[in-house]
Amino acid sequence: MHSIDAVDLDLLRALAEDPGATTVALAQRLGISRNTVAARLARLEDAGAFLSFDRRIDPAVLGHPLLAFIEITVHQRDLARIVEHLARIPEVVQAYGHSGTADLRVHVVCRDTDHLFRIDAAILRIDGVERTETSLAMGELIPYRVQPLVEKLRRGT
Amino acid sequence: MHSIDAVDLDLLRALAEDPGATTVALAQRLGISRNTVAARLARLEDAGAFLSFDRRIDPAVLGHPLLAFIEITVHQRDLARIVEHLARIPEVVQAYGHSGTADLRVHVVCRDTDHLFRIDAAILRIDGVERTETSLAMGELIPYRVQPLVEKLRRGT
DNA sequence: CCGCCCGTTGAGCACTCTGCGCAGCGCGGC
DNA sequence: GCCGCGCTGCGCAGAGTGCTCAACGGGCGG
Repeated sequence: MHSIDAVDLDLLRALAEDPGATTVALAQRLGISRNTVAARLARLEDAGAFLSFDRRIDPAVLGHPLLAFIEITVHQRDLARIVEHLARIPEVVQAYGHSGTADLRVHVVCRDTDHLFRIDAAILRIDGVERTETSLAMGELIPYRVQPLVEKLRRGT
Repeated sequence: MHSIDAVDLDLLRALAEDPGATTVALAQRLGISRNTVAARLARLEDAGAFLSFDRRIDPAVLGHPLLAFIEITVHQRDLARIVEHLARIPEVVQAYGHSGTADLRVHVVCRDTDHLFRIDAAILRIDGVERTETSLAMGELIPYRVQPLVEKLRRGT
């Protein structure tokens, strides 16, 4: 098992700055050979370091600018079936199992509050769902980022 | 202002299937000219359709497999300063303003529960933070996805 | 201490892809 | 009917890719 080293971290950092960068560009930026860059990239790739491209697609551009978090309380034993039903709702972009009072936390994107209301209703219609608690995200105060973490690891390595 | 059309949606779909695909590959897959692909891609790009590359980096590979949601209640007027402080914690990967009882929802990645505990403590130390409520994500039941939404729009267009 | 293994390196090769400009064409708006 | 725009195919020079190769160096076990 190979673990992430300083070179990998530098690579991730460079990639974050310019996701479209070519192998050669990355190589000369980091001062290493392009063969090495390709090798590292491949290694990261099949270590599963890169998540789906979907994560980079902005739902706002798709006409769904609103994000809501819905906590769902369910009959525990029906969990699998319920998740299956949730997966059929296109506006459900993500779902987590959840410690605490609720059992499920669902991330939902929508056109407007009315749309959200209808999605919530759809979720409530799923058999086994007991109650939902919706909260609206009012602006992404810190946009998703991993770089500070990368920097920290980089310094620590 | 151009809005997203069927070609763009197909492009996003193809891209999701193979994020590394070349312009030519995408072109022949969609049966359009490579010039068009390049043009569309550029247009999507500066329409802001693509979010930061960070979103594709798996924190788990960075040694932070745990994800937690922390709801924070704050003195409203101190919000900006508090967010600034939160931004200095590398493990804070994202933060939303929040409707409902809490004012802030923070997404945090960590090595283990002990690590989480220390991060929570750090947040509580920030001046103006009144209380926090942490819940742990127990598995990503539906991994982040936009494709179903893309498909839906595609059919509707 | 020696030899082996592994990752890195630079070089070289054929091939593909890119970025660009260009002219033609179909379609909707005026 | 005319204009403008976006799509298209073409072609070019230049850059990048995937691959292989031999050489080098550090780390490790024998």
